[in-house]
Amino acid sequence: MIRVMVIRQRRKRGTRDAEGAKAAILAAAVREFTDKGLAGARMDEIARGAGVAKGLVFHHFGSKEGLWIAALEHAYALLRAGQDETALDVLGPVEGMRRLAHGTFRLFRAHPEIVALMNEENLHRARHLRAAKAIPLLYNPLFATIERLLAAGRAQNLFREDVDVTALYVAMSGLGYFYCANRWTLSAAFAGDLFRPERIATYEDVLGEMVVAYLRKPAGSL
Amino acid sequence: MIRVMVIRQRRKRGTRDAEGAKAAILAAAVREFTDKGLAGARMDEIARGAGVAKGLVFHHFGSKEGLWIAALEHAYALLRAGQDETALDVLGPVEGMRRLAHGTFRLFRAHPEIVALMNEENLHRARHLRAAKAIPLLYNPLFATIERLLAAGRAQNLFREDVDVTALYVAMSGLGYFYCANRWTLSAAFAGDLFRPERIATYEDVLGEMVVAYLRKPAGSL
Amino acid sequence: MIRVMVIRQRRKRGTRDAEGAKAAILAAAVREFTDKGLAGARMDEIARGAGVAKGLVFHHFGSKEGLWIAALEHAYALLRAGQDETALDVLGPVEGMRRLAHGTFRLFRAHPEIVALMNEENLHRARHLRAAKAIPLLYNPLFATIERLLAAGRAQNLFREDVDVTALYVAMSGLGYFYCANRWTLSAAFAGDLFRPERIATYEDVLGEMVVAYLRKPAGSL
Amino acid sequence: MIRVMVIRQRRKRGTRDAEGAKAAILAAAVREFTDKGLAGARMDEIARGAGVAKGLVFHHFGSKEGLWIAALEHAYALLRAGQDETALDVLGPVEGMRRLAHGTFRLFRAHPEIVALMNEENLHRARHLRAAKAIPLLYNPLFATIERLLAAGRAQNLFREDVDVTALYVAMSGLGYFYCANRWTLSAAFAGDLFRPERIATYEDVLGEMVVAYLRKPAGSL
DNA sequence: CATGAATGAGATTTCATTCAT
DNA sequence: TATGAATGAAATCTCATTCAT
Repeated sequence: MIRVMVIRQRRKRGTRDAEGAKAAILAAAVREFTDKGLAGARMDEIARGAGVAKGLVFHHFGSKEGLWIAALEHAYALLRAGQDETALDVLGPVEGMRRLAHGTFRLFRAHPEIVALMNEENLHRARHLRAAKAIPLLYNPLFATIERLLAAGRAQNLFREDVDVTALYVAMSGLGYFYCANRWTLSAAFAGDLFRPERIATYEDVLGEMVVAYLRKPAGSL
Repeated sequence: MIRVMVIRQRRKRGTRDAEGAKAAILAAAVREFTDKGLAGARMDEIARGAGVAKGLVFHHFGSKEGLWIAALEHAYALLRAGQDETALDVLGPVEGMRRLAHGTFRLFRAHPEIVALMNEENLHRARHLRAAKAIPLLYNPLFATIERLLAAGRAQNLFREDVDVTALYVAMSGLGYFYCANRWTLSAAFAGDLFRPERIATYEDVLGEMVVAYLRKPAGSL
Repeated sequence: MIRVMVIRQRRKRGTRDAEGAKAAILAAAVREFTDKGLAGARMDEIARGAGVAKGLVFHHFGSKEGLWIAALEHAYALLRAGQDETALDVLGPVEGMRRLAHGTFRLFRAHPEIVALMNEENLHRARHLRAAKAIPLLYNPLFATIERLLAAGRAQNLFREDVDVTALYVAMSGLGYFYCANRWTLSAAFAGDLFRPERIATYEDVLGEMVVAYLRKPAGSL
Repeated sequence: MIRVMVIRQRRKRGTRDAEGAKAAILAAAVREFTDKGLAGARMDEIARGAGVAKGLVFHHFGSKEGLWIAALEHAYALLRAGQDETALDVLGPVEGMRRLAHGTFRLFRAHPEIVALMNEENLHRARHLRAAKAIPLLYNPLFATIERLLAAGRAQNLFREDVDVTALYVAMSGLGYFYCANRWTLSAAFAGDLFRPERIATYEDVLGEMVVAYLRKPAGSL
């Protein structure tokens, strides 16, 4: 599994570094939850992974659920950070949009924890997300980027007029998400690893092309 | 046509009907697994849901894992049955393909258990799927349908030549799957139920249009 | 400690005697709660005392609190049974009342669990008692007995007219209860066991005489 | 007159006032022990209640048991102070004794901590009381008062000759104690708060009258 | 085939106490 | 004197599985 956050290995005993300990626990929790889900994760394993006594996990996070919520917030923070693409506008609307789709796909590949935690949270009907400090997706910068690119595309008479932003966002995300979320069952079905670089490249092309083809003003409408 | 086992609800106690009991247990298991995942599901709850003693569940399915595999097979059977669309060809390649995309989306909406069980099975890296009696996706009839429609589209000079079937299959599934799999977190983020009919209709249009737009031969290539 | 209920010792494994197991667990629980209170009692110890796996205790009683409520109900049943004195009337009102006071004292001495569980339950402000199937004291037969004896005493011009039944009940109970409840601290303070037979006899006399002296019509009122 | 340590509420943080901190901790401990008993009390909660770090509680009192013993000593100090009634003699033996009974009752009502801690200490068979710096009840001034009043009553030919002081002390205490100790279960059983003023007044009358009636020389013995 | 009481291993959580600062 | 992070042992509770009936 790809690890992005620097993961502190076992901390030495006697340390009085509350923030460090919290970070180590959170990192271990994200790993464990990503691997086994909420119900399948073991607090023992998380404590061991953080190099910390089990009691400290409860001291800092209260309960398994509390830790889950913290992990969720972490995943959403990653999502927001990963989608904060401000440099796309210079590419123009068509190539900008294609890059956006590619970037979303790349984000899910780089951060399987986002995919895994979201899947699990949907199993719980987003119960914990509502308890999280803020529903973080609301400030999703991706939305703003999409709207800017759409406006530019319409102004240059390149894009269709009637695009529903939400639907476009969902479609673009779904194209990348599914490939990652179902990596293993798809690989089993197709009898070959979906994550071989050339397969990824092929799919990335398709996915970008699909978004762009959809957005482009039909030829006959000139 | 492929048949899926009819799932009976709650049996009345004392019935001497081994097959009925098995079906009731499987149905209860699918419900429980869909709701809580593999680790979160409770054998007690499954027995209660089937109106059956706990021991009988083990008698018929051996273990929780055995029951999970049976539930997975059931989900895949549903998937195959739902994608067995032989009547599409008469619509022609473009409309046939659009209908296929719509149908896939509709299947996931109608059977959340497919989505939930697949997600969970991916958490386990498809370990059980490989243990299932047959890897059922291999004879996926959807593939055949797609290839038939693609061939027709190419023959009529409507579709692009270079379509990767697997990528198309994944993209088409992903567009529908994500919307269902992430129903709750997306609804929380967008502050409104994603499953209101008009929203579904909007998305279905986008999804179908996206597939068709991608496949269509570029205007300039006539 | 004096044990009244026949306590089943360790049951042999594999027994399929749910009622027997429940009774054994309850008996062990009453012992443990009497000894250590609600918070101090150990479920492990109760299971061991009943010769039963820990899980079975939870299977039958749900939680420590559930077991506590069952123990409370048991104590109240003992109280009711012990106070069901129907044979007192033949002694006449004065001696009947004295016997009643003696009997109440004797009941608390014979059943320290009543005293201990009530004390603890008061610590919890009777929270569990309200959750018990029925507030069992309401049908307290002692009340009926007291009222019958009072009526007889008044009819024979022996008792004062203005007796508050509730207050009399509380006073009579208190005289016996305190002696048992505070056995250990009083013994420490008086540097000698309060439960030596001659001390008990002395106190029993005082307690009976006090009740009777209170009830008796003042000499000058003839 | 005997002084009882003034119990301060919550201290402001950072104060350099060791005695103040000790007093605050003790006060919080008495509250917590009164509420939850020895086993049920939480050191965390006591520290929080005292506005002090947990470590400081251990620094000053060594252990939970040490704190419990201190709390017990505090309760016994209250008891002694409350029963230090030197002004009763002027009322004469009969009214003096009645006032004594009332005063004892009032003391238990005003200080539930005395009742609660004594109950709990009896659960432990007065184990800690013996470890307390001095067994404080031994110099119980109430005893002296009782004996003085009894002597006066006998001298005036008002009281019976054969009164056992210990038994009288126990009876008098028990009448008041039980009413307070069993406040909640009795209130539940009688479906009404026992601590409503008119009920207290009724009981106080009964309790005083009972003591006096017992002590009074029988009419026929003139 | 069917029951559900019973188990035992292991899960989450609690909490008095210690200790680096 | 004072803090509060950290520990470790032990508590309550869970749950897949077994087994006598």
